[in-house]
Amino acid sequence: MNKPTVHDIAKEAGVSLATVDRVLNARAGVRDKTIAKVQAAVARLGYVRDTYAANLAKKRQYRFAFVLPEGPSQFVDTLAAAIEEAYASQVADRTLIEIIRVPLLDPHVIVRNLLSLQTDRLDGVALMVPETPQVRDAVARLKHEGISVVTLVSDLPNSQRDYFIGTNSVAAGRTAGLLMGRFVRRGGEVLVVSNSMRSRDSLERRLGFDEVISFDFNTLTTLPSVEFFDDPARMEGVIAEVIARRPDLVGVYSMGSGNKAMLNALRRTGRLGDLVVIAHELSPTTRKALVENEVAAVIAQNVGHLSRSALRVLRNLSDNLPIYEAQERVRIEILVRENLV
Amino acid sequence: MNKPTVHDIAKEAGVSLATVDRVLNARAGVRDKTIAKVQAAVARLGYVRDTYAANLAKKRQYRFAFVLPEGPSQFVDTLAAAIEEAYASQVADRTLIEIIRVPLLDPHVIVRNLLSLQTDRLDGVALMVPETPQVRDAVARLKHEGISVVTLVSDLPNSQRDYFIGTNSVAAGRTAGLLMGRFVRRGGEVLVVSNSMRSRDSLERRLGFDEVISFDFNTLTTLPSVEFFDDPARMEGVIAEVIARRPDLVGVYSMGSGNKAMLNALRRTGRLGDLVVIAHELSPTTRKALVENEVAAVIAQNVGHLSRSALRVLRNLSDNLPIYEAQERVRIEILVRENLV
DNA sequence: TTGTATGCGTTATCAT
DNA sequence: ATGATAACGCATACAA
Repeated sequence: MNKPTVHDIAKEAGVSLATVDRVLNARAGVRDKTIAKVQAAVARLGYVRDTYAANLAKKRQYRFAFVLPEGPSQFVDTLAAAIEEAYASQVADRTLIEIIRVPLLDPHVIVRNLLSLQTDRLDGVALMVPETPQVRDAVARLKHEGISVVTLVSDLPNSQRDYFIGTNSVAAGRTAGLLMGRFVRRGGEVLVVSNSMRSRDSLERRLGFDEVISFDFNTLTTLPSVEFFDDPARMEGVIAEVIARRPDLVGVYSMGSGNKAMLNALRRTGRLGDLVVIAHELSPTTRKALVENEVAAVIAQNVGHLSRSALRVLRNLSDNLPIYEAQERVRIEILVRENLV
Repeated sequence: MNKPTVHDIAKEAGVSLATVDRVLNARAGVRDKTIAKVQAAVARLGYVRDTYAANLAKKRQYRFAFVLPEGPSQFVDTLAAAIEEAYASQVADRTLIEIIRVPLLDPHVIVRNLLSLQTDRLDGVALMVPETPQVRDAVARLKHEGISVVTLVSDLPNSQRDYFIGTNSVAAGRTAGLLMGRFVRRGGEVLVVSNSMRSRDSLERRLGFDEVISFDFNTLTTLPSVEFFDDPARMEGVIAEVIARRPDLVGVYSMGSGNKAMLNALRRTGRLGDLVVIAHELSPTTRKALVENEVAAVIAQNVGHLSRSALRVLRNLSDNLPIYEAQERVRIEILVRENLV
């Protein structure tokens, strides 16, 4: 048999099309008894709405904004490119998107940007911003204005965001720890470098990494995190110093951006070949380093998946539709030289 | 501005709706000059067809069949479940699917099943069957009848299939080889077990595995493949024998199904803890073994992705729409204890 | 060769 | 409180 339509429901319930629509969309002005009749018919026939037909009739347009960090980051650049690509493809039918890059230096600037979003012309936003109380308030404000909010890549756990699309940072750190422990051929020290430990992501990755190293690989010791605050020169200096002073160094865990500078610094010490390097995020830099055996493994999240997921989730949230969790779960990918696509 | 519709094109070109439709769908009976006018208007306004509206008007129904191997295989079972799930979800709007399990023992039975497909009631098929000349002929026949054919998981490279959805087996084998080489802590021998080496997949995985081991890890030696033809007893016997005779054994590469029997056999020898075991495909068995540190890594393909991909590709093929390659590329996933979802 | 009119499943406007 | 009817963007049977 064919899928039942609103017409079938109307006939079955003995009411008009308009009434069926009122009930289906929970509009006011229908007697309880009539509502019950319609709902019974819906249940009996197993009606499910054809979203596309509905969107056609509504001339539905989804309008979303993506708020991403500004500044030099290959990861954010590839993410932005992936969003553009998903948008350009058929995946993004009936949707309009806008990508906004905000400087991260000052939390107030972020909030100002969030609050300047034209909420009357927007159905949803995807946010990739650091966690601060002000940002959480801004999320509350956006939700109050009735727009859907998803966090992308890094979560805002105690905010009112509707959904998080990204990976669990502790698990990502644990994965890095496991690989480091298994790859390294002798006991020794592991250097952990990060652009900044102020972000929740970095802290969580570090936590997971340390958990696994200390619990499962007790011949390894992790050194305190080295931060370099977007300053390649600083990174080079610190790395040169650590290498010189720590003959027992066997591995380097690079927790975030700045892989290019890190690798340059390591190359200059001439010790790169002896060290197990594990980094985050696939970029031209890390890809090349994998191929050339300079980096042993890269922990990544697929930016294509992230973007398509964000679009699907935002659309479903806008329509109050359920989210197909299995499809939206972002996996912690392990990339080595041989499985690069 | 709003997206242009067929009405806009008609107005712009000074023709009727029907003529626009004829041109857009390349139907006969339009003067070259008129065709040109319409195409110019299409180009000028940047028209792109609304597939959903088109499908609505056509009452389009996609009818697909999935042909999968019969017999005990956790992988095929989870794949079938994933197909059912994708089907049940909104992903499969306007589509009807049918899953057919065929016994693999006799190639003729497979072909008989393929040829008995009601091609007049079918828009496409997804095939996961071993490669034989007869199967290739059957694919040609299906194509001749005008239905779309995709291969799933294992390819039929010299057939007329429209698309392959799955991973490169050589690369998967290479990935396993790289992990084996890096995980193993001393030189020695590696056992390779497979249900059967008659399939292209097994051969290719073995090839990739050996390439990497011999080229990059010359302290390791791979032993000849051990086949067990769905016979757990046989597997146990062989494994016990190898373990007894090969004190230098440091790793086991399980290339396909039968992981449960393989692990049982290894457990019984009491040597499981010393060996690096790498297996294929995530199942309750391999998942548990990962968690318990019995298996070091699992090479997998995401069955959810495989099924959704197959559905999307089959739909696009049926509509002569382009395929969004980036989204359909199936990654070779590396799963360890810490990144299991 | 080209145009008109109608319908797909849903929503929305206007009556009743 | 309920119903008739016209859209939405596209396809198609039937006329011209």
